[in-house]
Amino acid sequence: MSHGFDEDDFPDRIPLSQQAMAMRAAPYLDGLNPAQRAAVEALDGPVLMLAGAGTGKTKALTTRIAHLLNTGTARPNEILAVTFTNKAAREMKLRVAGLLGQAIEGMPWLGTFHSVCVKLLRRHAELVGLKTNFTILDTDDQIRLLKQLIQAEGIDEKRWPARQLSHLIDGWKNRALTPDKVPVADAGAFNHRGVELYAAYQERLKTLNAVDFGDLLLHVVVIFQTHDDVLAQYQRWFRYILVDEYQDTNVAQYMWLRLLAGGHKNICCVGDDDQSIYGWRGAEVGNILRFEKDFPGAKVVRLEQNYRSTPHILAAASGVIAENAGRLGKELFTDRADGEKVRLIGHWDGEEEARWIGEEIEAMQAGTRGMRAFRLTEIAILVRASHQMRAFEDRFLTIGLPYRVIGGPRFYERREIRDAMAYFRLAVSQDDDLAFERIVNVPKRGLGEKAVQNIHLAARESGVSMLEGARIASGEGRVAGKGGKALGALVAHMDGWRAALHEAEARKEELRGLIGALNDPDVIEGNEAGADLAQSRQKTLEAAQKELTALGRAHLDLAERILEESGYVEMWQNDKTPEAPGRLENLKELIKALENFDNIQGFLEHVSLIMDNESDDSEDKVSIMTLHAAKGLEFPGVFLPGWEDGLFPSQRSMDESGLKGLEEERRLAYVGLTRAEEIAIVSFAGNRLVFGQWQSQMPSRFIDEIPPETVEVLTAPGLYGATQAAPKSDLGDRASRADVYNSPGWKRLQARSDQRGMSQPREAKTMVIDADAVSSYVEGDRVFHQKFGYGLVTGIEGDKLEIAFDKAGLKKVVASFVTAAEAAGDVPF
DNA sequence: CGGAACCAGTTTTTT
DNA sequence: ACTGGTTCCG
Repeated sequence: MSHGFDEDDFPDRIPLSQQAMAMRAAPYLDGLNPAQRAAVEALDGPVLMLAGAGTGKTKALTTRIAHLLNTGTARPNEILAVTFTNKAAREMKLRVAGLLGQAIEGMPWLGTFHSVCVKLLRRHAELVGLKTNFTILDTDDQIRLLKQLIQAEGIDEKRWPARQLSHLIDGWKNRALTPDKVPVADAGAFNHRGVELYAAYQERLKTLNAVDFGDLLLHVVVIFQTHDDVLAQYQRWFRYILVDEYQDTNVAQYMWLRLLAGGHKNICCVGDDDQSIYGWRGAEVGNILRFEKDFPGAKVVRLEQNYRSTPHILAAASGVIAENAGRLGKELFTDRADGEKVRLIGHWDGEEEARWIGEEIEAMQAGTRGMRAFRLTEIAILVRASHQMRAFEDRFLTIGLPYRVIGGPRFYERREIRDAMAYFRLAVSQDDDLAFERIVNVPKRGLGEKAVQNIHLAARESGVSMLEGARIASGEGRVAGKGGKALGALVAHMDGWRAALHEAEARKEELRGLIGALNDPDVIEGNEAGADLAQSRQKTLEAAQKELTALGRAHLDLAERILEESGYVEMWQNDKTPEAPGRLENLKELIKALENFDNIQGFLEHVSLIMDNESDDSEDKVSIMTLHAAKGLEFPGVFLPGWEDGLFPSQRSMDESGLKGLEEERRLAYVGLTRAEEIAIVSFAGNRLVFGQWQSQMPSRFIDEIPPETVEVLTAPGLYGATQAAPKSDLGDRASRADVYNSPGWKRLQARSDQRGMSQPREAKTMVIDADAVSSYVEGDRVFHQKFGYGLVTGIEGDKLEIAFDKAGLKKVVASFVTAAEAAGDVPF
């Protein structure tokens, strides 16, 4: 079984020859500005690249790698380049290859912090008491485990939830604190049991031969700290280190980097202190602020020329971020000519805001907003918190505006995917007790708490895994009635799956051996017996290869078989909730994802670290995402709704982290504004439904911080006496834009926006009925909607249907967004 | 054991 | 408002 590392990644060092050092032509340097070029060419020693938003950071970073390789300064496997996301790593790989005009073979050490750590940890697992095939638990497993521990300690779960403990432990791990290193100041945490539980948790993980995400870094740091020889080896191997998004590193990552760079100090950190927005999950802006102290003599390069945004947008963002103290300081500038100012508009409530943005997008799409026509993919709505997305989704579904939510619940975190994965995990390694516990009663097999306890007991008595315990308990009739029978069946199925798995693998191995032998020239050559024999060999070879290819799909069949035989698919087929069809769809997708791997083992190995769900961006859709998810992206048109004190800046951040929290929120505002290339539209609502309660909102303090001369204040249609909905193609509404921003009353207007009615009354909305659109539905049809679930058509207006949804109530929805219920429910597997 | 009723927590997120 | 979890009852 592959454990994800390859000894070729750690070659012995051969001294570079003089010839290799000779500089080759470097055309890639020509496209750089002086700052970027300086950052690229300073190959040796510590370098801090302070790269403002849109200043060509990735370009500089990837060119630097290309330059290291092209000049022969380093070979691919001598460069350690770490990112935070798989996406960033992927892009870097691609772009380096593009620069060099060839696929770089190798770069085995370009990856996320976590993926690099997995590789290192697999290689040295025994140094921290693990086996090389340890499993990686995700947050769900982690919480499950902690819950068990809390229960075992007899602590009231209600008052001391496992989730809270997991955050506490994650926090310690982020700070590279093993249980014995937790400071006394934290001793009182979690009812004075926190440290003790942390220690118990780490013990339990060791027993399970498992690690959580935090451990990946922590263990490696511990190994480096306690084994000088191991550290020295990697210090020699990784001759050049590059770090992306350095402002997001936590203490553990910081220590990890410092340890590795300790010898040669050839470390290049790229980041932007103004875009540090992950403090709440342990990122330390201090790391980047302190760089020059940590690495005396460091070369600091500032990338300040912005290639993304118009001057107004840039000035607005700069004005806001200037309010923060303790910055390293950058002055972004651009060559671009004047473009649109940042637009600002207030609305009555969140729903109205969503409605206005919907109309505005349609107008932008049509090119009737005094600007060019935009494609929907060029437009993004960036929100502070994901719950804000719903208003937009609801609205866009109603008007039939295609949209895509970026981020959302990640594929591999969905229940059905995790359940399926647990079945796979158990089939692959029978001693995965966590997986067993997850699926033992999913689907319902009549195996409740009592039964699981009995199984646990049986396993304990014999010192075997839960699955073996289940075999014993079932064999001895220790689980009563229906459940006992079902348990026996489960164990039998599991045996069958495992046998199939091993059989396929063994056969593959055999075939590979056969093919290898047949291809071996020593065996074939020099055989006087003639062409006949050679021909028969050729035939055998072809047959073997054909079978091997066929076996390449064996694991797909097996995965499908597991989900079928376990009754898991059936469970969702019988499920009447609106999510069920989607879940079946996801299961099919999971099987499809297996195609990219040779076997289930390989799939499980990689999947635990890959959490991004790639959605195809081929269709023309508006993007909706959080500000956090937007970091690193750019769009010609950006809507920034919900700029209200309490929501943005978020009350929670300010309560929990005070001024630090506020400054992080401000950086978030900076990130949001700097995503925009041509137009940024900031909006706020006077009233908002928060946790089911209407709240009166004050415009965000950040609005006051945008320099007035960069802003154009829009007045929502309907204000100042207008009662008709704004004609979409009418430039006349520009006339109602008032330069009230400078007036003394502006702030008061903001404060009273809730009383004044900042936008049209909702009754004034116009219903556009498209007579040409003929719906294929009739009243009484049962339909399915991706978001609202099943419902009954109760009315038809043009291309819109009025539908009484079982769960979501009465809604008007564009017909193309629903499918006939029979079709949707009938998801073949 | 499974469904109904009740209750609490929830805003940012990658691996 | 909504979801997920727990508890109570048949």
